[in-house]
This record gives sequence, C-alpha cells and structure tokens, in this order.
Amino acid sequence: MSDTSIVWFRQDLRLADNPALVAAVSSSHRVLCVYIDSPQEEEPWPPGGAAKWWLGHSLAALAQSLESKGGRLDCFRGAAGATLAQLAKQTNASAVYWNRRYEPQAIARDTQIKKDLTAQGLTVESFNGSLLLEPPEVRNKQGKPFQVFTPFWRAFYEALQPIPLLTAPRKIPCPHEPGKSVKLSRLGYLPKIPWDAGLKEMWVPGEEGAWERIEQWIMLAPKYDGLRDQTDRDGTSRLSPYLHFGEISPRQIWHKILQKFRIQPGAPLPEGLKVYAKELVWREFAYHLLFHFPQTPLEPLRAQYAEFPWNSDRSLLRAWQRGLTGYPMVDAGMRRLWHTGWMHNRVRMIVASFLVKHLLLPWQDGARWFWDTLVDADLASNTLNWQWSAGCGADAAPYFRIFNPVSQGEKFDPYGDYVRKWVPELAKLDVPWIHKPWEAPPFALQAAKVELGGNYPLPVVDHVKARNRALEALKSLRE
DNA sequence: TTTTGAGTTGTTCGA
DNA sequence: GTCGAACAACTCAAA
Repeated sequence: MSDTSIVWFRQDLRLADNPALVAAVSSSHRVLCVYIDSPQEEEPWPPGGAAKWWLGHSLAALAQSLESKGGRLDCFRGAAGATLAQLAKQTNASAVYWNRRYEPQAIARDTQIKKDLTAQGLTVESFNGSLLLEPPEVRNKQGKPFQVFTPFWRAFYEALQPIPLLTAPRKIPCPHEPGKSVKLSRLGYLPKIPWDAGLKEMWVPGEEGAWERIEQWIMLAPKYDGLRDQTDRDGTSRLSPYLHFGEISPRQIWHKILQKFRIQPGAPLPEGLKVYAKELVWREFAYHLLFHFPQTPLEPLRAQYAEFPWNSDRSLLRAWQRGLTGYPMVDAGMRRLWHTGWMHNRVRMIVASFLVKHLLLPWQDGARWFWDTLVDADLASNTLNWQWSAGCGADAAPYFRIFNPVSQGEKFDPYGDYVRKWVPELAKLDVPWIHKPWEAPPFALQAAKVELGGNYPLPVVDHVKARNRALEALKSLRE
C-alpha cells in the first residue's frame, strides 16, 4: 500500500464500475480525485455550450457523492500534464490512474502525459471504463478494422465476454487539499444568463440521474424495436448524455438488461432487447471507426465526397439551426434541440438528411451545430452519424435515401403532437395539414391563425426540386 | 485467388 | 390502396 494516489476524472463521472477509482482505492491509503479544465487541449472539439452545462452539473453531483464517502473532488485549470505532475509532487503521490479516452487529440495528449509522468518515477495506469470492447479488440479476419456494421456486430458479439462489474468503493479517504484548486463554480460551465430552463426541465445530470432514467425506461426495453421510432413517446432510452460523460457505463447497462429480464450471458436476446443492444454496439462501432480513421471528424471517410459541390448559403444554415425551414418536422426537431439539448433519434435523421440533401449544406456544418447544442455531443457518435446521413461514411446510407420530411412526419408523428409541442404557432392546425401547412386551404390556415411567410415560414426549398437536385449532385460525384 | 451475396433507419413510380 | 422494382458502389466474409 502506498500512501497517496491520484485519480484523474474525465468522461467517467461515476463511482460505481470505475476501474481507475477502484485501482486507486485498493492500492493506496488516500486518493486525490481531480478534474482538470483544459479546453485548449480539447481542440478542435472543446465542449460545446450544452455539454458544458451538463458537465457543470455532473461534476457537482460527483463532488457530492465523493463527499458522502469521505472524499473530495478537486478542480484545476490549465495544462493537464503539468497539473498532474505538480499535484503528485505536492501530495507526494506515487501513482496516477485514469480511464482511457479515444478521441485522436486525447490519445495524443494522454500518451505524452503517461510518458512524462512515468519518467518522473510515477506509476501510471489507464483502464477501459467506457466501452464494452476497446477498438483494437475487434478486428476482421485480415486483422483490419471493420467498415460495415453487421460483420462488426457479429465479431463483436462473439468476442464479448461477461465482464464483472466493479462496485463503488465504500470509503474514499482523501489527502489535504492541495493549493491552486479552483471552485467548481469558477470553471464557468454554467450559464450566466438563464438560457437553460428547458435543459433543467428535462434532465438530471449525474450518476444518480442515470439510474433514475434507466429504471424509468427499462420496462419498455423489450418493445424497443417498435417504440423507438415514435417521436412523441418516451421509447428511446435517453441514456446518451449519461453514457457520454460516463455517469453510467455500457457494461452496467448490459448487465442491468440481462439481470432484469433474466437472460443468461451468451444466450440469444429477444428481438426488442437485441435491437437496443445493437444500438449500444453502434456506439462501440463509432469509437472503432474514430480510433482507426482519426481524420473523420473533419474529412469524409469516402475521399471522393471531399469534391462534393456543397452549397455555402449561410442564411439557409441559419434557417435550419433556428427551426425556420418551413418543414414542421424539421423545425420541431431543431427547436427541441435548442430548448432541451437533445433530439429524438428518428428526428436527428430527418433533420440531418434535410441539411445535407435538401439544402446541400456540408455535413460538417451540421456536426458542428450538434456539437454545440447537444447535451450528449460525442465525437465518435456525432461523426459516424453525420457521415452516415451524408452517405460519405462507413456503412453509409445509400445516396438515394433522401428522407421526405412530410411523409416521415406523417409516419412517426401521426397526430402532429410532436410538431404542436415544439412549433406552437402551428398548434391549432388540423392533422391533415400539420406536416404540410402550405397545402392547407386558406380557411384552415386562418382558423389556426397561421400566416405562411408571416408567423411561420414558407418552405425554404421545394421537396421534389430539392430531391432531384441532390440526386443530380450525387450523380456528378460518381462520374 | 476469385466469386458471390448481403448489408440500420427510404422514396417514388407504375402495375 | 398495395406491391415490387429501381435507385450504386463498396466492404466483408463465406464458399
């Protein structure tokens, strides 16, 4: 047993099933738990506005649970490596532990820090705290990374071993507070002007919030395959922000599902649960791709898409961002995103297809906006899904798959409840017109107090024309 | 080594 | 209304 060790918290803001924390507690008498704010080291993807909001609350929750175990969370600002080295010196710590991250800039930085701290005589160990399997653990038979989901899923399922969960330490004794720590509230993660009412209403960030949410949702999991597409219901798990910040681990979710429905590890999963399990594995696939193709947050995986004749009309981008495209389903999704920091998966596909195919705006613009506005913004998932929507990524949607925002609305929001909730100026419009107000007869618009081009915009593009234009542009790319 | 069949989420058109 | 076909190109893995 050494005297003191350090745990560096990043995207693993939980006490249960936290390998770095367990390693520290079991190898030393005292554990210094630290969080370091170093946005410049996250470039070009420092946390966006919604993510910072989440982070601020999640760190507060973590600090509180550490205190309940006799511990403490110390926050710092500045270069992570230098901060850790200095803290080790100050507290006379002999080891530093953390759970690994997989973004290219984080890998480069963490590798350097590990080297530097080791050279200073410290024990440094990192762990897998956020994936079921790490990227190098899944390879095809030629030893190469996968680029198609289904074979990845098969290989993954075969390679997956039952993983024992780690319980939260009972006590986390901490050393004296080192100097230069910064109060959490001084990190500036929480808004100075109160724009976060909608986020507060929807979310309880933190480890406890994650478990409340999974308990609420889990009884729906067996019907996930049918429920997940209904935009006006609660059928998706909404665990994405908790997973991103590591307030719950995918191992914990996997266990919970097996335990709740009494499934033996390795036994075949019933359909609904299998579809959900696949979603967790899509997340793993996203990390697999980001790890093996680190240029993809900015560059299309299929190189020929770099030549695509994108539009550069900033006013169209702004209309999309603000939810003023004149297509109710798109606008509802974009406004909900702005209001709550989140969007239903089905709606994400609709708005992404609209940006890329109807407006011909670069998928990177969409990815950037999502990065800044989503509480679950995750470089791996965001990259995979935008490239999938744009058709330029791994296992991409075929070029001719262009979502029709009207028929998608009619299919997945059949009564228009979703639109009415998030686009209140259309609230009184009857069901037949709710997804296509421009086709409503004048009396219907008048009765609903809708003035097209007045209090609600006319469509910024015509669906049929936009669709044909996209097909043409995509054809030109192939030639 | 080469061949072959299959592959998250859709739309439109014509029979 | 319902149904099947067409809308590519490329990766992967089995044969």
